[in-house]
Amino acid sequence: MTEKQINILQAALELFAEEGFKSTSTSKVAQKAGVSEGLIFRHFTNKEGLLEAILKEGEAKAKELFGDILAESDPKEVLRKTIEVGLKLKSSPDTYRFWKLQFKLKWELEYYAEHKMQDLREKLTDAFQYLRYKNPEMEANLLLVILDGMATRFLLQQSYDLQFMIDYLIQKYGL
Amino acid sequence: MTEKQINILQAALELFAEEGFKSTSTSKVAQKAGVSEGLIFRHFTNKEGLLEAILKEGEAKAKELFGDILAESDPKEVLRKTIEVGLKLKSSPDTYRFWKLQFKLKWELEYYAEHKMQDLREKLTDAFQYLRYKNPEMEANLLLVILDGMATRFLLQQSYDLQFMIDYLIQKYGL
DNA sequence: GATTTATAAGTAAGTAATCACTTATTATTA
DNA sequence: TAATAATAAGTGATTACTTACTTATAAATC
Repeated sequence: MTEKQINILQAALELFAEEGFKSTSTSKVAQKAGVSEGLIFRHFTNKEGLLEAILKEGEAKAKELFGDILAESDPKEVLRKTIEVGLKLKSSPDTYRFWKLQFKLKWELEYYAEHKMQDLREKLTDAFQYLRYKNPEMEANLLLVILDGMATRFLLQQSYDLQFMIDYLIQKYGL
Repeated sequence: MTEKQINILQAALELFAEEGFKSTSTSKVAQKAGVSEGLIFRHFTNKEGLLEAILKEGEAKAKELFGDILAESDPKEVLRKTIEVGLKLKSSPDTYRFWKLQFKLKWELEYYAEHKMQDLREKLTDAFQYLRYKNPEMEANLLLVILDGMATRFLLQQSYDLQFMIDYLIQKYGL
């Protein structure tokens, strides 16, 4: 990948995450990246191709985020790591941008990628089962709903005290 | 309000909720409403004015949604009604559209209207306090996070079994 | 190792279509 | 008949994308 290609991806990530995909023009991306507009189409075919390239690059981030949880064997640790997963949004500006983009796209393109959460859902169900919860499936679903709500809150309002809520949940779940 | 004015508002609500505010053109609204494009600007000044008119009309819906909870005195009923509030999204197609638009705007325009939830947050805090929860404020915040997550899920995936989760929560909270 | 050949990277200046919005004019109603 | 409602036909700006072309890098040939 050339330097200008990287510049385009970086500029597009920043703009898409801030202004939204549809609302960001290719000319603006080119301007921010310091390249001609045509180059975007040379490398990524069209605007959608540019988005896909960003999402593909970011999948490594997503797997890094959840891989650690799925590899964990101790059920209590599974729950603790899941609850704490939101903290990783803070790990780098680009990670934050990537997840902000993901959440924005969820609404902008209206898709709910249920299958992507399926592995985690099953892992959580197993953990709750092991810990003798009466309804492990529903507890797993509930925890995922809580995570989604917390992430939404934090991504839209950076001043939100994520750590505070996480600590409370860890205590509440007895971890 | 003339009939054509109503038609414009209705068409705009449907399109904004489905396609998003920025992504919906005024010409498309006019076409769907069966009026000339210029009429939109005569009645609502600009595209933003049209959005504001929709949101203003919808505020009655919002107050209807929460007013019943705020008027409740029994703390257990406060919690039960809060948890069940999501069911009202199903009450009419326009109510559903209005809330879908609200959630979309939250991401499209990036605002988190914390103050609008303040009354409910306090009501919930009082309810949890009365029920001797150790940390009523955090329990209120957690429940709001859960509500947001559930609403998100349902609005993006209409097949989601909202009733099932609501029943589970009511049982979990002992209501 | 110099020279030609081929490919990839990059740009400037277009394209038609669409955007939010305006103006001039006509129809409707009080 | 005066005001309001409504339309048709515009406006310049911006959209995603294309075209025609140049420059840089690498491969192949002499």
